[in-house]
Amino acid sequence: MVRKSKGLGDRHKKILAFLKAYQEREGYPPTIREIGEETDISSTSVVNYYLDQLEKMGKIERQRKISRGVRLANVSPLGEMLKIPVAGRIVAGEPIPVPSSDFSYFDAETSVDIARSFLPSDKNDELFALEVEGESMIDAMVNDGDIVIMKSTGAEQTKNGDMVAVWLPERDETTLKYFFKEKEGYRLQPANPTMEPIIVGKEESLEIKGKVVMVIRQVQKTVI
Amino acid sequence: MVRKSKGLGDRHKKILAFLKAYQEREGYPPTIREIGEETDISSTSVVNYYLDQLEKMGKIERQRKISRGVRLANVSPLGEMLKIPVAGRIVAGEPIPVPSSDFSYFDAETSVDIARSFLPSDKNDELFALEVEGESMIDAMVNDGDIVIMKSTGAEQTKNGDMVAVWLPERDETTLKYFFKEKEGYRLQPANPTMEPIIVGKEESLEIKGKVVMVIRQVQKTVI
DNA sequence: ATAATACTCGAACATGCGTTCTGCGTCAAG
DNA sequence: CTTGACGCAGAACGCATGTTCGAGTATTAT
Repeated sequence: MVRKSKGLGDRHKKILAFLKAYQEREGYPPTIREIGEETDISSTSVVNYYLDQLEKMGKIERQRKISRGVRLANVSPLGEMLKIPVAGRIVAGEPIPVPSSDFSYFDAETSVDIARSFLPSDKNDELFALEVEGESMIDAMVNDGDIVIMKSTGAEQTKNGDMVAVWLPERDETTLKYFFKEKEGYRLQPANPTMEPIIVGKEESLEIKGKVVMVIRQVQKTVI
Repeated sequence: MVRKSKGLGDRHKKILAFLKAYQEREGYPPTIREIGEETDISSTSVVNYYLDQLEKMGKIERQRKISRGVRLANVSPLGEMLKIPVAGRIVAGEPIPVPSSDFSYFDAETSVDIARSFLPSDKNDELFALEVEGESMIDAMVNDGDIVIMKSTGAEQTKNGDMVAVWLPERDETTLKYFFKEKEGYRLQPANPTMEPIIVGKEESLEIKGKVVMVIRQVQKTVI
């Protein structure tokens, strides 16, 4: 018996480690007895004792009375993964598909998993993904097959310098550009500095469908 | 009663969806009774009945006799997230950092989380990540700040058409290019078709540090 | 020395929860 | 019509699993 009542004891650490390992291995949390077995604690009450402490320390969360109702606290309750619905494809000559009004439900097949650690912690609903079709957005450093994660937003919330997806009805054109509001309308600046910006006059309509927050490219055996 | 014994029925789908949602929300699987409640099945035996079917179909895996012993079959039991060590930065004028010999251990702070669903299911060790510094790799559609996920590999396993990170000692140059072995040496082709390839002669040394499998760009308020 | 606190154990208890059995209605094939 | 497979309900059963209690042993403070 060395330590007393300060910080994490040896058993605390062992329990935490086991909780994590078990969850990852089995897909669900262990029972109190399983924890005891693994950490050489022969009594379920002792395990319960430590579990209580860990809960007080904020290390874990417990659902009382229900079996296997333990989970690590730091992993967000919704899982570390965020499922983002893929609304469709983004093509140069077609309007941008926007997710259906029912934003919360979507099929598992048409979604991508993104680690929460990548995304700003605030509103993570409003996100949707598009698959890029064609090479028309190379100037935005986005290629055919890339997946762009977008945050649903209108023209009002868009700030200068944001990269946005815009639909120009009068030109039948969809494009990804840096957005700048100017006196005489809007300037849509390609990411590639050597290319000329698109100037959209005040009278021309322009629909901002979303702000690009992330681009993902899977490089498979891309034979040129 | 419409359907008979073919494919996924309405209840199968509902159960599957609930399993997934519950697991993501609570961090552990539901009980049979909870499933029944959610899917409007009033008897636990019926839920069990469907669970058995789903198991036969290979949609779920069950651990008999233990509570909450159900999990989706497709989600990898080792966790859906893969932690990939960030070995360092990749700069045009410097050699590529390679992960230390101890490939398996690394700090949490210097790693990125990638959903397994993005990566080829086979060998997922050997992966490491680099942060791109500078704009020298724009021709590879990779910009300053991007994160490239690489698979550690040598020249032997590299196939034509792979995008690789190479270090050219004689030129003090690091670059990302599509790789082609040719009679007279190697051709390193930029992703941008308008740019000229680099030809590396047989006598010149060339070190392939890895194959690019994924590129991730987080678009924050990038003010041009 | 005595008391208080932290830690441990084992066992009993109460319920959570998977399993199994009986029975009922529907529908298609013989 | 009978038979059997299928979908369903409800209840009983029994093991799995969280909770609680009484008690014992250190370690530290008074």
